[in-house]
Amino acid sequence: MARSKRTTREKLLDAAEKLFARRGFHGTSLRDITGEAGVDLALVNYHFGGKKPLFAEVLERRGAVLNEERLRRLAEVRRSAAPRPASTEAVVGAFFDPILDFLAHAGPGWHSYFTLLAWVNNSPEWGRRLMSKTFNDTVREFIRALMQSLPDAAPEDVFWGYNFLTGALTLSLAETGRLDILSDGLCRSTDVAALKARLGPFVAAGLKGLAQRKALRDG
Amino acid sequence: MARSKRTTREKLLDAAEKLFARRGFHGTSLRDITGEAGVDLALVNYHFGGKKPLFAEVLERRGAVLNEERLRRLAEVRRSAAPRPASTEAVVGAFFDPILDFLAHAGPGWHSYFTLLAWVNNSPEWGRRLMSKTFNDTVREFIRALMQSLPDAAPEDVFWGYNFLTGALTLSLAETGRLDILSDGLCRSTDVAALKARLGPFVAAGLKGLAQRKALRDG
DNA sequence: GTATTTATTGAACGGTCGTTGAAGTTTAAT
DNA sequence: ATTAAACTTCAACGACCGTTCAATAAATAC
Repeated sequence: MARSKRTTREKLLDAAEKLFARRGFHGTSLRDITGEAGVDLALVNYHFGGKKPLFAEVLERRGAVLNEERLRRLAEVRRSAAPRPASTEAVVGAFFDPILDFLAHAGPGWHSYFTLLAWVNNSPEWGRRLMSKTFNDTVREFIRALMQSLPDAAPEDVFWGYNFLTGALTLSLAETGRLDILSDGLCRSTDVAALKARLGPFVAAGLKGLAQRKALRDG
Repeated sequence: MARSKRTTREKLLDAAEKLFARRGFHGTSLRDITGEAGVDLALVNYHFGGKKPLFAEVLERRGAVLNEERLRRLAEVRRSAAPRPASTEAVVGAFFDPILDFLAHAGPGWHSYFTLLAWVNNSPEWGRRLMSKTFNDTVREFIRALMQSLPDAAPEDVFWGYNFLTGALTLSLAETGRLDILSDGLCRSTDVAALKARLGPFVAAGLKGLAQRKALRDG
């Protein structure tokens, strides 16, 4: 029964991922989800124990995969830079590229997942705690790498810089379509290649600017 | 009766602003709002015609004030730099500082409002259209000023840069508390002064980095 | 093949949702 | 003071919410 069990669970997770990303937690009903998944309403509570645990499972399912890939790339850029610390550009690349590559080459599930991540990250609700639980260990490792790449920066500047970095990332992942409107169609929110070409340079330059601000202040 | 009418309307707008910011549109009921405001449930439909129109009014009420202050400061920095274009730092300052100053010195209503703005900006829901309607004219003016301050930058780079800029801002306004956790208390999400000291330099450096990338590519 | 666990179904529960309309109250105009 | 308009109250509507449970079906173990 392991096969059919997995299938129903996955149907529910996929449908929930898609709809939660589109309309948020409170805006999506279990009937929406089970309808989209084509399974009975009661199966959500049977397999997950409720709406919130389902949401948590959606968030964590791909989180482990993303963390693994990020840490793999971080180790890679560290190895090729050794014995010097990896450059700021390389570290932010290791942070962004897994997401952007999944977006460009993996299935639509990843797309919904990142939209959902953007939603949860900027919402003041309980779901944020799940995000911290899933991602903080990996994020701390990246912040450490950023500090090593910016020896002149104050730790506070790197923490704040990470905050700006993830803000720029999550708004881009949300694909609000405002970019399209403001640029009269010149740029497209969904253009992953354009995003990939610019997000890294912007953030790396911003971090270095913060570090320089500190160095200037110290004289 | 104009007096008492205004009072009830404002009570409702203030309560809605606070609760929408905290729990989002779908997570807040009209009974929550009218309870917080201390008025009868039916008054929402009497004064605003429904839940969505109430939400729209909350979003637009302070939007006009913010736009006015932003354009005022933009004109100011342009005037003091004339006949040269205003610097990138000055333009992003004119964009950020009204928010940060309102946050630091105006009432708690503004605080809720910006949290709500952060929520709406990153959500894929219908509310985003209201944001575009309220802010796009002002934003276009700022993008124009950014382009003038960065004559070497491609327009696409400035549009994408604005996207990153507003992402960094909105995540900071959301005050998710993740900064506090990641930094073990060294930094605080609610520290407006620390944010103000860093957001401008980060973004200005990022924009210049994007422009430089373009210049380098052109040789 | 029988027993046992695992999975699915369908109906229903109490509760809350946004909205409405009729009745009542307060304020403004004449 | 009387009429008209604006505002408030109260009760209720139908719809939808997440969750539960006894039943049935399917898959596995013995």
